[in-house]
Amino acid sequence: MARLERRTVRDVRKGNRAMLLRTLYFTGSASRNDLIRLTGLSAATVSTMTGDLLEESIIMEAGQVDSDGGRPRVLLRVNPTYGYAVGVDVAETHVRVELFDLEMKERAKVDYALRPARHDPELVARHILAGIDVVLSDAGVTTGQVLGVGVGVPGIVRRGPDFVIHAKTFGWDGVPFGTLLSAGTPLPLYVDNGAKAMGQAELWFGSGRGAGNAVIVLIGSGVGATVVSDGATFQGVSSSAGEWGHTKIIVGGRPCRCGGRGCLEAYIGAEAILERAGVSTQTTGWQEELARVLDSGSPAVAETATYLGVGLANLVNLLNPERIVIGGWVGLMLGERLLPEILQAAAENSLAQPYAATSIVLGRLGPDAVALGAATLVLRNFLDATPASRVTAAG
Amino acid sequence: MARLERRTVRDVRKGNRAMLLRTLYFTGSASRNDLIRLTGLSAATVSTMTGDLLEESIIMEAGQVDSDGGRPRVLLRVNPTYGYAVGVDVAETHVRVELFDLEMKERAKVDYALRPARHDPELVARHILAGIDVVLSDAGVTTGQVLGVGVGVPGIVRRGPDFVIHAKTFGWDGVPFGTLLSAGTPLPLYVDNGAKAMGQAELWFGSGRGAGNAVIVLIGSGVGATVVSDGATFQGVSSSAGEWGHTKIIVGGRPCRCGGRGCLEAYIGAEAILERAGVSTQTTGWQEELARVLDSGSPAVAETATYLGVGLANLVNLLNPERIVIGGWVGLMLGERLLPEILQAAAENSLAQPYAATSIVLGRLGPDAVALGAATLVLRNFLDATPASRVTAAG
DNA sequence: AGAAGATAATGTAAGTTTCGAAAAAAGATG
DNA sequence: CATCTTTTTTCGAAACTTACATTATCTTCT
Repeated sequence: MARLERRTVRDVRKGNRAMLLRTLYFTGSASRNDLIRLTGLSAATVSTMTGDLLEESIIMEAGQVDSDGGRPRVLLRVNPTYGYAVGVDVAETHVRVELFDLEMKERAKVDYALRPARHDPELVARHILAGIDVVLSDAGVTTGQVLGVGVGVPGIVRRGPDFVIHAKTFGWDGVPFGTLLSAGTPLPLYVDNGAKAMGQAELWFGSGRGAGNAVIVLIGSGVGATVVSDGATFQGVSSSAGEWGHTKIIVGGRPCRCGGRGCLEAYIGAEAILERAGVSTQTTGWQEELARVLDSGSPAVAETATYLGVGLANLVNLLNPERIVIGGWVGLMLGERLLPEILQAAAENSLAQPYAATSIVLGRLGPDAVALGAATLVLRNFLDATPASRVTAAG
Repeated sequence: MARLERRTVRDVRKGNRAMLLRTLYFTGSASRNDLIRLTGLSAATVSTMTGDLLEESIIMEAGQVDSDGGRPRVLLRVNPTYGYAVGVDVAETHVRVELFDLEMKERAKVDYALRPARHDPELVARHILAGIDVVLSDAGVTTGQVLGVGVGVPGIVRRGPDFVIHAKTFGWDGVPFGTLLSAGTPLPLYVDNGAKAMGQAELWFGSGRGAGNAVIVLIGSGVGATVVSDGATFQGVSSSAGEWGHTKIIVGGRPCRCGGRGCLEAYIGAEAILERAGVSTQTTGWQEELARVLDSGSPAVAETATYLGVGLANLVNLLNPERIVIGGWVGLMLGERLLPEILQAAAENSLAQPYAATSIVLGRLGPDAVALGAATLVLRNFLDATPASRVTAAG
């Protein structure tokens, strides 16, 4: 008993407009005629709708295409400078603020280092607010042109106006981060878990493109997953769906930092791999260390491939996705070196029918796409819920 | 990039009508005024819409309610004999055909025993077709009054006009069961996995009522799960989502009949429990045998609770559901005796935040609800897609 | 008993929105 | 320059919901 929502005749317009805009965005450029075909709308509707969008300069003309004996098609595209999106990556060691145009091209960027112990919410918020000012002035963009600010943070984010955050690694427990930020900026805010934001980016601009039924798996120090069904990400009742890393794959197995035992994360998370290979995790430079371990041929490496394969197999069986994308810096390192072994383990541990329906691929965006993912939250909102409210002239 | 569908102004009507009908169905009875409140539609819309539905006798008046000083409200309800639904349970030992009215009250029922080796698709189809005739004539219902036939089968069913079935236990591999049946009856067909159908029933009429975000877990000889997000069941790209039983909980653990090792089913499936308790599975009467084992205090019993708890915890972490319903004959037996232990194991193996958001309860419909679930498939279609096509008077 | 008041349900006119068909626009071709 | 072809816009019709006004039906007060 869900989706019980009254529909009025204006929702039709809103929905069709969003669909048209989305189609045009992901097609790149298309003529009105193409849009008729792509959207299924009538010529009249496409004409009036594109007319509106042109007038609002949300879209623009992009040249003509020569025709064979008729009126040439005028190509249309989304105006990449109609608006901008700010994407923020809040990580353990830094706060990064980036400005993107609508094509998700980076226009400006600024980094603030965080010292290990300094994760006060207020400090982070100050960095973000300062960063917004910096990237805007660097790129010569005014606040009015910014469609919103997306922020990716570690931890669980509860949706709502306050965006309450629980982030163990930061020592944040119930921080109303949205409230904190909105005190300093009038821009619309979108806060989500960084891994989920990145999953969104991979889904829209990376290896997940075109899949309506996908799982994006992020492996770094922690391990998470974004489950997408019919184009919508699975949120769960308290917005914490996707905690894949604490799936138990060996009851009573290795202790995990979550306090449990046998979690997937305790086998394939960055620290876990190093520890199992007998390398100290006290040093800095895990990245190089991990690369060395993976290339060393330690028995722990082959095991890691198996564990990851098992974890993926569990997803294949339960969710039967069209595609699984492996991302995160550890995920990418593992995938580059061990993809055949991982696939074999996944195949051996899943049912033949769903396995055959799933393609397991590596992420394409690299491990630094959190800010892009965060900006994608803004983009999503823009594409779904673009105003469509024309001001009615009075008198 | 999904749900790209053109909407026209008629879809508004269709959607609102479906919503109103659904609301009325699950409310039981309501006045037009109540419906205004419940649906959010305007008085006029509710008035015309109920007028249509009354004329088509899909709904009916159900008395008045005295008011305190005004025109009394006329109560409306769905007409339970507007149409009927046939539900079929195809199991290893029998084919059961039941007839339900729209209130899902059983009106007639017939059973056909299947001999262990006799699972030819043709035979099963003949039983079903014969059964439909029997229940219809027993209840005095004509074919024209039947809205459809829902069939629950073991195995994986691929959606589509043919309803191709892969059922290992039956030796069916790619049987186009829908084609087989539709050759013998003009009624609309809905075929799905029996466990999923039952999950649907539990969701609508059992312990899952009202939850938009739920997982229904079925434990019998096999183990499966129905994942529901926002009221829609998770199908997966090839309709085989929900194979929870072959989730690996102990890498390299007990061998499972699927050929893998360490599957959940190899620990909490009926045979698995008996085997681990040292009881032969060759005998008949597993049900009594299992009850005896569970009451015996064998160490295998406590372990079973733990394994089930771990399995549930994995679901809690990954999907963050509002509710988990435990069903299936083994699930119910376990739940009745060991629910506290199961809950404790689930709590210990899941993250605190999502666990707190989930309530884990026992199914309410008993283990024989597959036919009801199958009929629910018909009901769902009726509520979503009721005709709404008025014949336009000509000239 | 009759009038007044209150609540429920139904018409009516207005405002959106999409659609099909016809008209207009814009270049290619001979 | 006239004709053809293809794209795009315009126009009237049909379908819906909504707000407002009207009718229906029961209770209560005088």
